[in-house]
Amino acid sequence: MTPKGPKWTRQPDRRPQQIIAAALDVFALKGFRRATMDAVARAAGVTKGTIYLYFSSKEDLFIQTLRVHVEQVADLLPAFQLEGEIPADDSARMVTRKLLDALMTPNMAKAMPLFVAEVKHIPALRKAYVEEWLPQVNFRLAEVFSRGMEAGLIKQLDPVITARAIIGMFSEFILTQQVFELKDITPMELDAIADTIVTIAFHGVLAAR
Amino acid sequence: MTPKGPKWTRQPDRRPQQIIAAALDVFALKGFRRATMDAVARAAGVTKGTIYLYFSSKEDLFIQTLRVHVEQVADLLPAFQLEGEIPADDSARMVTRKLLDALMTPNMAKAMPLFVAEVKHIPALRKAYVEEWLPQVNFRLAEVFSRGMEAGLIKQLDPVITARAIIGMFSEFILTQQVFELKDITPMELDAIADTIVTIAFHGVLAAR
Amino acid sequence: MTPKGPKWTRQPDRRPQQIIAAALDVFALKGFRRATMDAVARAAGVTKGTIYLYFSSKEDLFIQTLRVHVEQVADLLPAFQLEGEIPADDSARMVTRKLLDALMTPNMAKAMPLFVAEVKHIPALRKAYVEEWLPQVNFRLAEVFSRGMEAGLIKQLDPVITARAIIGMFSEFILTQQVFELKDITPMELDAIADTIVTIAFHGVLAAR
Amino acid sequence: MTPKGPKWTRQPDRRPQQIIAAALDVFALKGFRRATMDAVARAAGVTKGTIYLYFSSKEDLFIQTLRVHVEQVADLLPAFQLEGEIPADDSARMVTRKLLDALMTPNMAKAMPLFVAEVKHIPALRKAYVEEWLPQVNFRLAEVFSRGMEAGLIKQLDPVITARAIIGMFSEFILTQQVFELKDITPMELDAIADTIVTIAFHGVLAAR
DNA sequence: TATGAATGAGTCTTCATTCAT
DNA sequence: GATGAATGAAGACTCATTCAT
Repeated sequence: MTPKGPKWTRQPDRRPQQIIAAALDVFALKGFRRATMDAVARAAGVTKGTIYLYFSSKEDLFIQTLRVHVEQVADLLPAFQLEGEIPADDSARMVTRKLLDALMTPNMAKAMPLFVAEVKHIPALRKAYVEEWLPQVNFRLAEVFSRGMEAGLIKQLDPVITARAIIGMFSEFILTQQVFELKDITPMELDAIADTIVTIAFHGVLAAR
Repeated sequence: MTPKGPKWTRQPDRRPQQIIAAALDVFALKGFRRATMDAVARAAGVTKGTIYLYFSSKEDLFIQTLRVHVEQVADLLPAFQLEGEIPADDSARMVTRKLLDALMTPNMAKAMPLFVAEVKHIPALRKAYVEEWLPQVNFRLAEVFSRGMEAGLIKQLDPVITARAIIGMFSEFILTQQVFELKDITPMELDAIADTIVTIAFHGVLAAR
Repeated sequence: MTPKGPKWTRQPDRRPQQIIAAALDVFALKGFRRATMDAVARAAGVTKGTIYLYFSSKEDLFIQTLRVHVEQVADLLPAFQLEGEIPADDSARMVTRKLLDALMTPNMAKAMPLFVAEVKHIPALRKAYVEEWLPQVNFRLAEVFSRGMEAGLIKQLDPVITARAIIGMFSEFILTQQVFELKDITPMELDAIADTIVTIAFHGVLAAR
Repeated sequence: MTPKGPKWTRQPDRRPQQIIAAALDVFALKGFRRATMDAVARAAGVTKGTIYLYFSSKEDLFIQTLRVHVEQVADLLPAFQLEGEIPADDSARMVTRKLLDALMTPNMAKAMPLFVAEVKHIPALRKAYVEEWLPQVNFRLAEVFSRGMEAGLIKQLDPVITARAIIGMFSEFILTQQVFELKDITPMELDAIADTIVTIAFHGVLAAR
């Protein structure tokens, strides 16, 4: 009954994105090694051979898949004006909340454990981490703290270590709530998480004397 | 002292530990899926068939391997007297430093990414996390904070979220320094890490007014 | 002279030769099965689809490729006047030398092992050998010997076997020097080969009594 | 009804020969690239995996298969006392006839075209040819001629070229009669071939004046 | 006529698991 | 209990061929 259309259509421009989107889902669901190219192809609505027109190997597809989605997050960061002054509590809360919105997404929950799982086994991933991720996130935040220390606004600490400790608080919530799927077991409001992170980061847990 | 010893000796009691120790190394080096039973057998000094006398499958071996090593960490915690009072800065620094010593070990660096990588794909791992790790570590620390809040020593925050944020700082350093092998790229003294974590956790990054 | 020329031009007449010339190179370099239609297309400066406009399949292309180049050799033979009398030693040496020039060429070195390799698997090749090569070369040469025997110039032997034995001497040098690429390991002057072949063929290796 | 025996039996000693024998048949029937490991396994009565217990790859299996069968022939040569004097016609005929018996066998007909077809593409084959085959056959025979020349029994010619020309006569009959399957089209008695080869090799085709 | 994106069957190779010894 | 030969089910990747453009 379907009017006879072509069996397939050429879409050389869309194919890569289409395949990468499907790949993230399949890789996230199964993990890199468990995922099959057949499953990715099926999810992308193409055949296995088509994937190899655009990616040279399963590993290449994996790396590019993570790159695209990690870069989507990296592209967000400038919007948070990390270059500016240390903000006041209230505005820091808002920024943190927006950051959590951006980070605690399904795609991030998919990409992050894949990254952790494979970074030791796929050299290109570690290279990307060291050469791109680390400077863009950790070092950039450390720079903010550095300037704050010079201005006397921030305690004298190692800025890179400090930045990483702060990042650690974010990472933990992504990992546990999203990846380990604790959302149902320890439900948490994003507002409460943001509030806690900012309070600790700025003032620590100790009650004011 | 017999000139011709047997090729192998029966060691039914020691075999499981022997295999598990080898398994951690091989799994850590290769990841769960990449690791082969042959490689584990070779590392354990037995043959493939022998493993199946003690473990019903590769997954079973993996779960038991992680269980043993994760429990080794969990067993450490009581020694840190988390049940007690909120310690003063100096003694907190010492405890934190000792905790880092215990956590930033090769075995932890081996077990942690394996856990993160496979928790989504091996239900028994998530079960172990939710039923053992979460109560023993996150909830226990939350309990400490809870008591501190009641005593007016700690700010009024969600104790579970607070505990997890603090844990996040530890995790991040294990992941990055050990797993991502940043030790050479961003070398950090454990003392400096401990100092930073305690300072932030207790007082935050803001300079005293 | 138009500034924007078309990407391709219609050349239906030249295409087959163009493709066949490229095909010989690629098939020779890789062998029939290892050679890909993509590689042939690239070498011919067209695309894969175009080949199928002129050849119905890879096997068809292969058969036609060998046919053309084998015929090029067959076409040479009449020039050597095999129909004539048994020549004297000196003129036989010259003819043999010219024959070697014609046979120990790159194209012959390309076609011959392809033929040997695939004759068992591609019926059309064996058919071509039996129906064309054998009559044109082996039987024709046998005929020369036959006449020589009748004239009492040649020893009484089976003419077909005799012809094939002589052909075998030529083949061996093509195979070893060209195909097995022994040119550097056992370098041989074509003159010396011609001399040896003629001497053996006419007089044998035994020293005159 | 069959009394329940084991599904399979261990035969680690016989397996390699068993597989190699099957491999020669399958490779000869199909050619290296067309032959599948599945077909070899089936022919050997084992499963694919078993082949890989004994051979590291298809290419390795191929090389070892040719090596074994080629060596079977090489091992025959010493029996022909090539080291001795140049024999008289009659005894040369007998030796040649025996050599043809040894060379024009099914296994030789299987191995030879495989060798010719793949020597360009599998470096190990060319290495074996240059380092083993060439010295054992061509150079050894050249040595016989060399001594004959010194003794004045053989014409002054290049001994290596001479040896190769003689070998060429043998090869041609193996290739054409066996590989191209001309046995039915140009049937030849082995005695007649031996007679012709010896006559030409010793005395040439020209009738005695 | 020419293109080259897309197909999909085919193959080598790996490896967890079984089982004869 | 221990071995390791053998199994057999996958799975990554290739490539001749087709067909939408």
